[in-house]
Amino acid sequence: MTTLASTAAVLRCFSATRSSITVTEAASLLALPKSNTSRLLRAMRDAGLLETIGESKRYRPGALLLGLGQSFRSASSLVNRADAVVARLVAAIGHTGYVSIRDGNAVSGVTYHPGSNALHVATPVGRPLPAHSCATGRSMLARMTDDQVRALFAEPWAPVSRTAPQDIAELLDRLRKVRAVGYAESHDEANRGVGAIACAVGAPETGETVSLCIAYPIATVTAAERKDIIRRLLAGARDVAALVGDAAWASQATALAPAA
Amino acid sequence: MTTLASTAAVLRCFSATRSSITVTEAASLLALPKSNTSRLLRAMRDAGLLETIGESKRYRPGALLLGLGQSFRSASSLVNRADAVVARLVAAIGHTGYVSIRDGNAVSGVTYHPGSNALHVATPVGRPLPAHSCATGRSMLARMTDDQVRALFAEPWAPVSRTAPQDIAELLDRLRKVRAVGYAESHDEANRGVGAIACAVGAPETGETVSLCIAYPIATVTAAERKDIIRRLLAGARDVAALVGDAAWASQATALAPAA
DNA sequence: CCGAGGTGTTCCACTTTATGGAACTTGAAT
DNA sequence: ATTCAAGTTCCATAAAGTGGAACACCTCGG
Repeated sequence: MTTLASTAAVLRCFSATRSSITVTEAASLLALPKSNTSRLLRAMRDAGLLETIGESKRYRPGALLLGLGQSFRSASSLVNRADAVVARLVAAIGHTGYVSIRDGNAVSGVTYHPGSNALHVATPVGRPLPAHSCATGRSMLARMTDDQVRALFAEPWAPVSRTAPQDIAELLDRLRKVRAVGYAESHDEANRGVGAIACAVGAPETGETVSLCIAYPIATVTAAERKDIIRRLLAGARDVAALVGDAAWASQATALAPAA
Repeated sequence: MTTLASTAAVLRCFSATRSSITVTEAASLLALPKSNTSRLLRAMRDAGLLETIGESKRYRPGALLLGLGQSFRSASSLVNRADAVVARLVAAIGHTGYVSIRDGNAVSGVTYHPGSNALHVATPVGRPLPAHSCATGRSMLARMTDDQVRALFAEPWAPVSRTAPQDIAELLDRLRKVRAVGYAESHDEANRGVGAIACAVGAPETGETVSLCIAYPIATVTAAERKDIIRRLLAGARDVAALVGDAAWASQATALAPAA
């Protein structure tokens, strides 16, 4: 285990449910001796990757890492524009929205806008979600070829719920539908009780792809409201696509325009 | 230079104006041989810290880091972050510091750090001051539009001192200067005999705005010391802004130094 | 007041990894 | 085809990281 691999492993320990970590916790999670873990965490803190909370005992991600996401956001016009659109949609709709990116077969959020409704999806995708079982993931997978998706999910997976894709065949089938309608939808899958609509947009110049997503509590959203979310999200995604020059949306612009 | 230090140094290369990096750029910025830099970036990519853009040439931060930044930005509040910075400044400078919030046309302190100098400002926390006649107030007012400020101060006020703004026109004029230099300053206004420097930072996601302030006895502070306070306060405000994603400060380069 | 059980740190011989100069490959422009 | 810069690989040397065990430091409860 190189220092770099251990460092990344430590960072992967953090999640929405674990915002700080101790030497013993990390040693247990990484299956490393306490001595190494102690030195590793201290070295990471000295390097600015982590910071200690009180005097010294618990570690959490440091300013360097927290600032990185922010500076990337303002440097990437795609994320920036997508975020602006999501912010506008959230203000209009009241449900939670976020912008996500894919890393291998997982997706994680990069910006987040809590909804204004009393009941809204609170915890964003702080922890990476499996790309096959969330709307954001499938919206981005739909931009790849079937062969690429097969390569990404060579191993079978345990279904996360009854409504989630059970195997690669069902996933590919659902991706075909995503390509046809322009958006991906999840219903009570990786996030239980949560429904989500997502559209993916790519910037040809930088090779980035992001997903714009609106997530809502299934119980409170009517069919009409769902249609409205889809309409607004498609329009927003088209706006972003036009700004960054995403050919996929330009060619489908008219076909995707819903009648109502 | 340990691997960890090099890793952190690479991450520090990324900023609002540099969202991706090449081997040669990194080698030049870090003053490392190309051979090491080549291996380092590749190792960081293999660990998931970076990702390559096309086939292989430019590197950018990976989803692991961007996701971490996002899910922890809101984990610690704006006030806590600002308070930590003020505490650090107070320890370094010796003068009193506090974090304030605005409520309508008044501001009040929410945290307070007494200076270590024998003669220091001891303003009670919680006592509201008129926003037009203190540095904290004007630093936050400067983030609003002139129309919003006019609406807030529709009624004329009795000047609190000869150096304080006498009317709305003078206030707006001084707010313009605050916007230009990035900090607000008061001199013998609502608090007699006291000078203060303040910077305001806002969290876009929650809409909060706070002001970081250093207050000192006018009689004991030299011009050089005042300049030093301004320099440190601006740097501290920039750090907080980078953490919470305040776009107003993003245009200026951020020095996220490791814990020294 | 003392000891048990937990966490975290330090020590040290040993092993793996990183280092950097030079040679080599690649790619694109001329 | 030639050139130049970017990027990678090679290899002996130097510098890290490694892990077991001993040690330090807590907090409880007897």
